[in-house]
Amino acid sequence: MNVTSKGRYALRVMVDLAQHPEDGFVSLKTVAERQGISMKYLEMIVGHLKKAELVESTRGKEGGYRLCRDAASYSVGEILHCIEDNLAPVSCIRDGSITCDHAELCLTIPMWKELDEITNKYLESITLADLLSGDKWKGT
Amino acid sequence: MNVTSKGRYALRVMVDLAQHPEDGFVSLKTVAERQGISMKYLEMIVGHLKKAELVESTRGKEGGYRLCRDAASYSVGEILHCIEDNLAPVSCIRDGSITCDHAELCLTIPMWKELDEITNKYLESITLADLLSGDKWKGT
DNA sequence: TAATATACTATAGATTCAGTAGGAATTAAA
DNA sequence: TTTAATTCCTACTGAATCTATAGTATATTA
Repeated sequence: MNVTSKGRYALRVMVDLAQHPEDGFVSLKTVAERQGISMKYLEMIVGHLKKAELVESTRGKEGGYRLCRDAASYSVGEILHCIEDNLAPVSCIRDGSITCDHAELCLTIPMWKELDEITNKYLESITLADLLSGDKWKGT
Repeated sequence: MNVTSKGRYALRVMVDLAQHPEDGFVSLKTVAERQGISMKYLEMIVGHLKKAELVESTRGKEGGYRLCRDAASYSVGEILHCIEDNLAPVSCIRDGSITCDHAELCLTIPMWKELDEITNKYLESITLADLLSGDKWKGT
């Protein structure tokens, strides 16, 4: 897996929105300033989050974005999956399936597959609410 | 972590050498043909393995490469680390250290750090001998 | 109607990836 | 001693991906 800036920013946008649940629709300009990220770049990223129905939006003045659900209901994996092309550790695997021709002969594939499963399991186990509280990593 | 073709090929070379322990020094030409990988590309990869003292070589006719140690003593992590620039899931982390400016403020860093530790632990736990036998993944 | 947003498409520079090219140095066998 | 086979070393290159930026159209509210 290689999580690019798109994925990292997507996560930070979601965290930012989760941190301000009382503000209703929050404009990208606000998020971009708070997070120190280019607003134009965020537009593209949030477009994917919207398409996957992780956020909802209104246009025009006083418009912006907000979460659709409770923070605890979003997993990190869910967020990353809608913005990253491939989360597997190697290009031989995509969305849990093996995309390699000589996979039967390759002695390394089962190891990559298990690694992919371990990382996905971890990312599914962490929620947006976990990131907000930080409790899982207290004292580390 | 993004394991590139360099890392995947390095692993396959090591597996190939481990599969032919009785052949003494094996030429890259032989490995390249067996594995279906460009020999010129392998030269560069094996250069790193040699520098890290994972393999030893002799030059000239009848020359080639062979493992320095028993297959069970090499971890997958060890092999990948000497060929891949960064094995962390995000560029904010490198070799277990955080390289990001606003890490104290960033709510996602502890999660990335833990993910990095989980994947490294897994890769350290798998040996070349495990890949050869395939026993760890029997019946999956 | 003016101001403020989102929504959409195209483009571009920088970096990394994946591999190639060419030749120098070394060694064993003929 | 010559020849063939091999490692070793450096430089280069085309393609892909990453990381945005630019410009414009559309929608909404005050």
